[in-house]
Amino acid sequence: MNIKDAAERSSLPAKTIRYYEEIGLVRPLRDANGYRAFRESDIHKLTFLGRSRALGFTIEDCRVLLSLYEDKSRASADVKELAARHLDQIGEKIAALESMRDTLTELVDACHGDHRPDCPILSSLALRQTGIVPQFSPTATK
Amino acid sequence: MNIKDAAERSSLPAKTIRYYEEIGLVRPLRDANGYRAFRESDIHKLTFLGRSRALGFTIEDCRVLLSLYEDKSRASADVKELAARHLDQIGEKIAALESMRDTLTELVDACHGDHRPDCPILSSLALRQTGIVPQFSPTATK
DNA sequence: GATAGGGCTTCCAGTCACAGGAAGGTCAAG
DNA sequence: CTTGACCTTCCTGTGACTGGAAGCCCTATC
Repeated sequence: MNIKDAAERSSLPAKTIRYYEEIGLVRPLRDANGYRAFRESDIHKLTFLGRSRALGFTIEDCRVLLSLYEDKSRASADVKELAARHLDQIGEKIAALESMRDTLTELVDACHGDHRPDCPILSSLALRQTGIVPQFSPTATK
Repeated sequence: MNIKDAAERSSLPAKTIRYYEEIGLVRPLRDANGYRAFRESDIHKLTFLGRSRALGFTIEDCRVLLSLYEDKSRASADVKELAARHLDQIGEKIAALESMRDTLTELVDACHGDHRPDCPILSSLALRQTGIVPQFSPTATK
């Protein structure tokens, strides 16, 4: 199977597949003409990779996941630990984005958004203090 | 003021400040010896940039925000629109991450995580179908 | 005057996970 | 024999920096 079909079967761009070969994630055979020849097992691996990437695992995580997948004597605890760590990082990213969203939402809501130049968004960005002035207590409990 | 003090005052790494100059976001003066000489207005800009970046605006957004900030005849609507677009993108990122988190949480919870090789996380990544097998109805309502 | 240190400069490379594009070889159909 | 769809490799660019090398500047100390 040539790369185009492999791309279709695995739902990955051909460019990505070549890249994955370059960094040693897959090792397709080669035809006499130099074309890559993908086996079912290659397609399987590529699909696995695509799904891992879709869950946000880094390439290096994917490399480990793949080796765990192929190691029939793995301990599921190792997989779980890797996934749990990744889950933590996702949580941190979400928290950071939510914090941005909350601040930005306040600012956008406070901006009248008309032809006048006065703008709380810009004022806040230009402020010497951090963020928005607390509504009631500057020593709010955590 | 030299770059180290500018870095402290703006809470930005010196490297970042040099980078911002390179891409034309700030234009500090130069002393006779070639050292950058930061004015108060430069510090002000850098702080503005740091705060904008902390809210997740891209560098190009920051460039626009800065020019709006300096344009005393701007319309607040322009600022609001930029911020609202950014807010949308943050929302999309959060949604994507939450989707990952939900799937991963299910998988991690389903994995017993012991010495045995059997692992629902790997099984799911290796599956031909997408995601997790629905618990009760394969035609669940959206 | 020599030296040590800390700070400053520029320039180059690396990050992450690809995407775009150029130049050129291969293959099946007409 | 040509066309067009494939395929190949190689090089560059992305975003927003970070790290490091090589070398100049300035002040203080011996």
